[in-house]
Amino acid sequence: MGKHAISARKRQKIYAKHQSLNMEKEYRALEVEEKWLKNWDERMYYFDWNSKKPHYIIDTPPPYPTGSFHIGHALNWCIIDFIARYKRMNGFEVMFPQGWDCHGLPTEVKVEEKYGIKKNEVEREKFRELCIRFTEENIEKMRATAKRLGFSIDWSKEYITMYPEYFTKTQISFVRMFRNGQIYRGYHPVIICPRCETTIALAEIEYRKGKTKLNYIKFSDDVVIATTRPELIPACVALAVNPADRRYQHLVGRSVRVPVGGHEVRIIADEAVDPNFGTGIVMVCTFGDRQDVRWWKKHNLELRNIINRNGTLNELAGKYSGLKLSEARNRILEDLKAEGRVLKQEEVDHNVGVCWRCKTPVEIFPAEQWFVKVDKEKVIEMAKKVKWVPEFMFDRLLTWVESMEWDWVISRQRVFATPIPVWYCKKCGKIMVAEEEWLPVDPTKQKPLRNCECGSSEFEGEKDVLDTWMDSSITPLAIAGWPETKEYPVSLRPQGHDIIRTWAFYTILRSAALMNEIPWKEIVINGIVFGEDGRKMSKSIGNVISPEEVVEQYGADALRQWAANGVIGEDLIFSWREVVAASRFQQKLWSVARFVLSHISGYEERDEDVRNLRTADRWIISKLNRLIADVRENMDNYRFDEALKAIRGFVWYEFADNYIELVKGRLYSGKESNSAKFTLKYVLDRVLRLLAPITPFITEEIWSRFGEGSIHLQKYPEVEGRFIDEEAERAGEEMKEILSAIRKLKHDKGLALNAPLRKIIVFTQLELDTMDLEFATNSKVEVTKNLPKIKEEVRRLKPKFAILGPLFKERVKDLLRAIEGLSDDEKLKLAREPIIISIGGEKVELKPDWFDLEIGRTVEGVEAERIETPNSIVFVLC
RNA sequence: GGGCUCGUGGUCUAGGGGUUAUGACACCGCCCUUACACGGCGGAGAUCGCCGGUUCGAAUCCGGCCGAGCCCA
Repeated sequence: MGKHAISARKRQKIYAKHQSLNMEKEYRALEVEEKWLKNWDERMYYFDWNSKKPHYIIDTPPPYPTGSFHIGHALNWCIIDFIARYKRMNGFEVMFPQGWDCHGLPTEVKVEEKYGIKKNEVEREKFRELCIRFTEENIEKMRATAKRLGFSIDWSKEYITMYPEYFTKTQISFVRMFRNGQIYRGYHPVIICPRCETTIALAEIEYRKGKTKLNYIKFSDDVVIATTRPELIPACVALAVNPADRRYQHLVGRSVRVPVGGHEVRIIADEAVDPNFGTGIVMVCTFGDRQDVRWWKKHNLELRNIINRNGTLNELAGKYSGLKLSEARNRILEDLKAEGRVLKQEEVDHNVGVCWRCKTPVEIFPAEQWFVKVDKEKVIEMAKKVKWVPEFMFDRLLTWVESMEWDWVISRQRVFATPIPVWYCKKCGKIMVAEEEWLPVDPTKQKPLRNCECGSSEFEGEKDVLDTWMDSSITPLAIAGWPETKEYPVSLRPQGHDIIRTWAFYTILRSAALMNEIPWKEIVINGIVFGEDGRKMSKSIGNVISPEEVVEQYGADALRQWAANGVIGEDLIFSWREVVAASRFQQKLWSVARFVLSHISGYEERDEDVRNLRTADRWIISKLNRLIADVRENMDNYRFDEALKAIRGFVWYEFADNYIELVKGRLYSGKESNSAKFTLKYVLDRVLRLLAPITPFITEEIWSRFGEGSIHLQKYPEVEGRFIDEEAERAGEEMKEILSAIRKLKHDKGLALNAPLRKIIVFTQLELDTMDLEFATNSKVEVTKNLPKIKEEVRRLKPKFAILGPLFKERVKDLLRAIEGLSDDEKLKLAREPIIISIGGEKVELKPDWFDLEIGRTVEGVEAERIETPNSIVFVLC
């Protein structure tokens, strides 16, 4: 190192000083944000189990790693980050983990596309590896976006569900729930997607509106049914009519031959049959829809399953065996037509359930599956103990749980998922569930560590895997360290309302089953984000906005302010103009800081400054303390919109527009300037800390120029009661009103705002600060508790002939003469109230609004304007 | 068809028994006044979806209707 070189530290110091003295005029959000992203030590957000501070643990949603962290995520994470930062500044040890919910069909499909393979064409292990690699790349991309947005995530607590550390927990949860009898294997109709060839849960079905043909089919001369699914006639196990339907009462109990199947079925009565649909006779088959399943159970009907998992028909369908459902539909209709059994076909609207992933219509298929028992009462009881924000979101869960008919199917015929830790004995067929110590395990690759009770060591490993929700429904447990739980329930679950019936529901269910406890004390639900056109964002509509494109133009703080703008629980429309307004506020804040810092450089706080505070100082500090109370209340209630609005309003319209204008005189002149400097510093300090959770970058940047350490390690401002001063508030408010009235007057008179006026006399009982008012108005100001002597005269009294004419007709001339003869005092009286005069001996009442009146005032012998403000009368001598 | 939510200036939005009904953007004047023209000052703009009811008083509560959205069948 040469002798002219200076140390990096010293250079930084010089640079820092230079910066604080020379803040650029324009706030460059992008540069500042990039800088802090580089300089921040993310360890300041690490959660420490051993910390003595009260813990605040957030069960954050693990996104599905699609590769893009979209704007909906951004909204959700902004809200989480506001809460996390706010809690941290309030003395909590906050855990803000980041998880990734990796398993599932979408990735399998993507990987198949990417490599041009089918999952069954390669070894399971190989395919799984491709999925893992693909997922890791996607996670990396999403992490980058999350970091860019400035979230205070504790990356040391990241969890990835596809890794053994996590899915071991999923498997343990399976084993425990099995041992408790909360998981069972059973033969039951489940929903399958014939294309994906897997079971899917009710929550994975989407509904599509469409048209289909309702076919009237004659079973016998007096029995005609109507069905939209003629291909399922071979699966018919009964016919049903409504018991109240007079037309068919005689049929109940009879049997009838099914046309294409040839078998006989009974005719039953059930209230659920709609007599007005079709013929009023409905075919019950196993299974066309969920109503069929209900009837099948209720009436104990036979099972005739005619389809295979891949959507083709089996031997039970006789000559239609091997055909796809759609082919079978045509063939069966042809055959029925040939027999003259199709009496009528009409077009009807219907909703068809489709696979949420590939949009193939789903089918119902009875099979051996794994189920989680749904204890509805227990879930509801637990959910009631959780605090829901907003409250009405609880109703959504309640109605969903109450309407549930089936247990939760958790087995999936897929590859990329947590293996079900189970084997079947090849000899006796008994189920062998893994011991906890054996986990993690993949039963397709490993054998159980002991023999079957029957002595056999030959096993068939379970090929089915677990529903992804089995992974993600234990996130609060996983972050709490389960099975060695450190603390439970956790503090908060923040999530969107679109997944109340899935993620929230499953989590409560599993927490009840595994811990007999609620998962979190509180759940905060955010809305979903719509495009600028008010419609859901979708690639096909083309209204998608990515967080990246917003950040590239306006920075993360601006996007975060947009997110803060939403009311919690309500859907939010993305809006560029909100983002622009947010970035303007940042510029304003920057300018304010620039002003404040330039005036307080070198200023050292002293006790006497507080004692010497003047009216305007005490006013703004009192208002600020009220703001702090208000913001705290809103932050506590997750009303970030109200909090931010209040801060912005204060900074812009109270502090900048009025307070700063009022004290410029003191600052420029140096007279009484320390009280103003104390106040500027006090206010800026509090404002920055109030804003820090919402806009972490700009607040850190300004803080770094006058505070110690990171702003994110500071305390959230607290109300200082000693500074709440109603008297000063009234007086300060009045000064603001007077200032504003003077501005308006100058504006109306076409004067420049800094034009001097001869004198301003303020008649008020309040203690106003003449010094500040004089500078701000650039005029001599006198404040008096006694009404000044005013001379008033009516300068103009112009009759409105449009009114007087019709009233007085030919006597108008006499009237005018009488008016001219009025004394000055009489004219003044007329300006305020009706007066009575006499015209030709007749008494006439004159009303003020019959005239255009102009009153001139002179105070101290000079022309004066009179302005009323809320608590004063202001006379302006021009 | 069911549950929930929403309908407030041109646009978006806060409020949820008594307010001159909030704010933002857009708009119209005037102003480059030494923090800020991404600014300042001033202005115009809303019978709070429609119809009933409760009340001294309703944008706010209740009922009905119309419209929109989300979730579900």
